Amino acid sequence: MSRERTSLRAKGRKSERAPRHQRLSRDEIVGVALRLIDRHGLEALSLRKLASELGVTPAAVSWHVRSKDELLDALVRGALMDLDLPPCANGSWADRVRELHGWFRTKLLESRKLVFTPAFRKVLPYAFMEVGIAGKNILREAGLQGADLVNASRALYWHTMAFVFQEASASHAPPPTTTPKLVLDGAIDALRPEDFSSFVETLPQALDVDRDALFRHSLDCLLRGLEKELERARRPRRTSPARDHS
Amino acid sequence: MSRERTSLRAKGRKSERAPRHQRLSRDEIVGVALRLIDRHGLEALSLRKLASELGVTPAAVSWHVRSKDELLDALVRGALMDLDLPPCANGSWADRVRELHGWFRTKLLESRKLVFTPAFRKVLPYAFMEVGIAGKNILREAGLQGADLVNASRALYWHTMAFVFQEASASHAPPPTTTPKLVLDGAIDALRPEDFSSFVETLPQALDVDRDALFRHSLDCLLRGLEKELERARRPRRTSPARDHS
DNA sequence: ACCTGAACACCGTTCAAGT
DNA sequence: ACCTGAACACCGTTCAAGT
Repeated sequence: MSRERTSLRAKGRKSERAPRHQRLSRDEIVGVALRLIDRHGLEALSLRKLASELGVTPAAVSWHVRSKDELLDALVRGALMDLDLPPCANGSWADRVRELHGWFRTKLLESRKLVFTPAFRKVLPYAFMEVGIAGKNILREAGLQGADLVNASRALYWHTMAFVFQEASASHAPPPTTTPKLVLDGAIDALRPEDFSSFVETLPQALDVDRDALFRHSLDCLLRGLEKELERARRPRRTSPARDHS
Repeated sequence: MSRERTSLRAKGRKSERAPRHQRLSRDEIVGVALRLIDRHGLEALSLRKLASELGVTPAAVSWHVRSKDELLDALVRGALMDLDLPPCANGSWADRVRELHGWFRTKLLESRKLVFTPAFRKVLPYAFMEVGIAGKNILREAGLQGADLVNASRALYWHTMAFVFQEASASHAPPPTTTPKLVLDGAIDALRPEDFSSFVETLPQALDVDRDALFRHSLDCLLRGLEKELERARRPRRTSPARDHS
């Protein structure tokens, strides 16, 4: 989209490519691609720019990676696979879940630029199975089993995963000044008058959310809910009212 | 990516464009674009294909929409704006939240093909403010206020929003047969042996999740957690240990 | 085996020229 | 005001030819 029409490359030089010292390698391609994405964003990455950055012909990188899709796959796989889980062996089950998923979230956020890539979606179900399993183990030790266990661990996993998607989305969103005024106007028009005060109260916060705190709070909510479920699970047949001892 | 090299268009005909009956309009462009996306997916949409489907020159559609970005903006805005909230005025506060967010989720899922679009991320913060406000009102009536209210309503909003992102991601994921065997092998290698049984137990379910049920369950967890918070909020100064009645 | 040069089909966007 | 024809700069991919 929105292509610049400046061609600031024809600057008198005739040799465009930087001279190469070594043979081209797949690893070098992946590394430079990551650097370019980090600098100019994912959508600015093209095989041709990548090739010229590598000092090489487009066909040369096509020889090493079969297609652009395959390149993206390699990038994502390099970022997501072969991660070591934190030990998280001490503390209450809730603390262990908190530690596990806090780690999980930061790992995902490290490759936030790749999140909306088809390659990311493809690798995801397998890349973090370990996290799902570790969470399940914690919940099982806490006392859940059967369908409750499956549901709870799935809810946890989805919560973090989904949260990161949302975060990656929000961090790509443009600041309110660049966003078309029309959109905001439409939203305001749609508001019922009695909601307007609530709206202006919300707006400044909406644009500047402490996402770390929000994540912790939201996860805590979920954990409190699970705790209730656990209480039920631990006392299967007793119908006496629940009671907390400090 | 992965461009087909067949050119099945040069079929002997010389006139490629269908004859036009009317003047071109912005609405017609948007409509046909939506149809094309629905049929062939978002990434297959190009202004040139769109133009030829409209029976018109690429420059013609460029005259009506300034750029491809603007076209996507229009698509998203058409899908997300001007939605009527459900009344959800009866039942407990939890039920009302459930109804509101169930509606919210289905609305979002209706445009799941646009979810990973920059345009979607741009419009989102404003498009569904009403939902955020409605949820906040429900929670306020339930008894929350101040920072607790802000946190709780935000956690709810993010939960649904994020869930849909996750769903849209999962529904784009390819079936396990097309996914490269390498990925799965890597995942299996990374597993510790004691996790393997847990893994094979999880795998079939992971590929076929009842997302509706999962959403309900996950939302219920969150609501149970909020309920605990509410109980605390309703009995502000008492420091006696918490006690559940029934 | 690895890379170049050149080509192909496609893309978004612009712009003078027609009506 | 609305649209065409033609061009421009860019893209991913292929392929014969070189080394």
